[in-house]
Amino acid sequence: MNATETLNDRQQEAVRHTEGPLLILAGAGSGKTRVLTHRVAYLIRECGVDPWHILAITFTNKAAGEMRERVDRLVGPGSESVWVSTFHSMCVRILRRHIDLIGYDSNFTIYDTDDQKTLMKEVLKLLELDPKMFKERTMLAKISHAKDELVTPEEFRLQAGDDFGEKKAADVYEQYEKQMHANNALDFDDLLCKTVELFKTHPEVLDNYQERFRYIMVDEYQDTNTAQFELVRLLAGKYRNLCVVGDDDQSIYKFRGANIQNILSFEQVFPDAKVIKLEQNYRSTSRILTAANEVIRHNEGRKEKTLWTDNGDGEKITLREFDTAYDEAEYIVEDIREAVNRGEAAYRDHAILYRTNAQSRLFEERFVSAGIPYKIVGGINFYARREVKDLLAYLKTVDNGKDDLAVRRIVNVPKRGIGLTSINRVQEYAQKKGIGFYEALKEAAYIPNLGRGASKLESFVALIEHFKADAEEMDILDLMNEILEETGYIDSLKEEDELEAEARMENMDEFLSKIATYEEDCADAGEEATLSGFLEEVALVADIDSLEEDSDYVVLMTLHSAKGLEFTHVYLAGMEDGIFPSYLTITADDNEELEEERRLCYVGITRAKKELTLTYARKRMVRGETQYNKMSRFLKEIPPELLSTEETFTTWDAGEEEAFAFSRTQPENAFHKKAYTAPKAARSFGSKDSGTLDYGVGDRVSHVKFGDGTVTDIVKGGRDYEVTVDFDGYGTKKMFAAFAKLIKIG
DNA sequence: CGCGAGGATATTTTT
DNA sequence: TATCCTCGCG
Repeated sequence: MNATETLNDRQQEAVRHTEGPLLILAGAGSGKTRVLTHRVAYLIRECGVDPWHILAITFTNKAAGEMRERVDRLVGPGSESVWVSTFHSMCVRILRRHIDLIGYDSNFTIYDTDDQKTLMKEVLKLLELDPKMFKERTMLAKISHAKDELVTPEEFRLQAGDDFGEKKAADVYEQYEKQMHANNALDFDDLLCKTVELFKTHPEVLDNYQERFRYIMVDEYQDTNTAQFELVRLLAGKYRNLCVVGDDDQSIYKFRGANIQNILSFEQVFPDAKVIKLEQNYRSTSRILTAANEVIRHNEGRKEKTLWTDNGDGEKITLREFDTAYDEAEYIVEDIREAVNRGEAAYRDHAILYRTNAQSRLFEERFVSAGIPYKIVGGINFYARREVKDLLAYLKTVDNGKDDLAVRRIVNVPKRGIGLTSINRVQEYAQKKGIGFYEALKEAAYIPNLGRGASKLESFVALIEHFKADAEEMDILDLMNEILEETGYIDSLKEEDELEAEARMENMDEFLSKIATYEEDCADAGEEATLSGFLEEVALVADIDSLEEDSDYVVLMTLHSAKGLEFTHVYLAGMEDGIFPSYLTITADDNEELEEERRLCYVGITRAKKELTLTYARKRMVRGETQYNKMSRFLKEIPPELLSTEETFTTWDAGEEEAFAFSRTQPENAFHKKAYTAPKAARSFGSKDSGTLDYGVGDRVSHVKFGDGTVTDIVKGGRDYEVTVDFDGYGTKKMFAAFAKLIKIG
């Protein structure tokens, strides 16, 4: 069977052009993953290329996983030697092998954004900078940008010139690097730029990888930053078989350092590059596609292309205006419910997309009270939760004793009576002797002024050493359980706050099962499950990776997260000037930024296969205050004839160019104001209905742990009922009904 | 040293 | 509005 059978002419051309640089400009839904996977198959089957010589790079684990799967299916045995990976995990794998060449230990820790923040705070304090003038957020952004552009602290200083603030920033950058190095830690940006550094300073290592990766493919090329571009350029430097796939119209990560020039000037960098445009869209209806084309047409400086489809017109695009954001949420949830009840679609066919994560809350409330399964992608990362971070810090400490941040996080968690004073003493001592925090702890006996604190520190060290010994012979899961046991972590959580503990325990259970899954996966793959390996996998997961196609739920996420996905029915909510495009881009008066927002809009529209609903609210609460917004300027770029706007005509702003038809007849519904919200960590839906309690004040109830007691008070809290119970043996406790699972007795 | 109260602060997007 | 951080007290 021919690998190119089901491809159109353009796609086939892209598959068959295997030698030399190739730029594939692939519009939304034009089947670029199909092309990439078929190209891999073609290389192996028709050109006799050893799978070992092929590298495919994506941005997310999810994309990598999908590509892996499709390649496996298409190629069959032998495909496992193809290297399919994200930029970040590829770099980690390379660095684990060679990073000692540039002065780090191979068991380096990866710092997430939280860790970076903690470290930055220390740096700023150390340099005695005014926190009003130098905010850690801004400083981290500066450093991150510098790293994206491969600017070293030295170069940064040179560029700073005489500028006071920039000179200080250079100090911060330098100090930050120093501390990272001392902690044997790398941040996300480091993973890329240290790899580039490695390649540049060690040609023999580079040569090794150039020989291995003779055919390189990069997905979502429009999102690459300078460091990533350089990395790819180096790797492809010898054989020059570089195939990049991207769509400049979908470049939405400029804020993260993505350099749109990488795609716009690919032909300048590689003059012999072949350029192929994929313009046939297989995803959306013609109306949806026209809307997308019309919107994006307003951008300047793009590679001209026009998507077309033979999928047919499809339904009109629905546009709805609402008085408040509550009404908007209610309408969308109701709309989904009706569609599913009519048997026309499943929950999973629907996605709600919005500009900012904060907008998810209202939808979540509505979904919970409607009992509809949903999944929110993004927001607070699972691995950023306090309890999970604590456990991670223990594992990190055992794995890499140089990670000061991790050690300091847990030195007094659970409480061991080691206070700030002691910690500072140790810190001073460590600094004076130029050793790490944990090293200093080991020498607690020699640290002056510790007093009784010293013995506590010693027993902490003994505990960690004990775990380190355990780690030698136990698997990770056993080690983690041992740590939980010996530290009494769970009990300390319970003492702290009974009602929160329940949620935290659930998260810890999930964490434990992640460990188990990792060990199973390793066993399946015939690899050794290592602590470093697990920590690394954990550090590199993205929220989007958790999306499972086979479960049936409505998906909610930001427009950014939605890139690369498709849904039958897409709702774009919050289409208001000030929300989308965001307030900042409107006021910045920078056309570049507005164009990026427009691309985001283009991405959103093109996610829809059959139906698209655009909504906006005239009034919306944004961080505590009410905002009145006009409809998004992007809506006015969609030709009115594509839209269905319901019969009621109301031109609400005479100054607008187009008079759209709007419905003002939203049902007045009071109950949205007191919508029940799920307890924060419980992301499951509808299962616990605490809307009604079967006990009241004065009733006798029973609790699993505290036994019997009398209810003395019930308060309707923000999220749940807060129940106060006077327990016979334990005294008075306050708890949330959903977690306490009280049973009425007597 | 630990805890609670109250104030400041944030919200654009995330590998 | 919701979280985080600092400060002052016990």
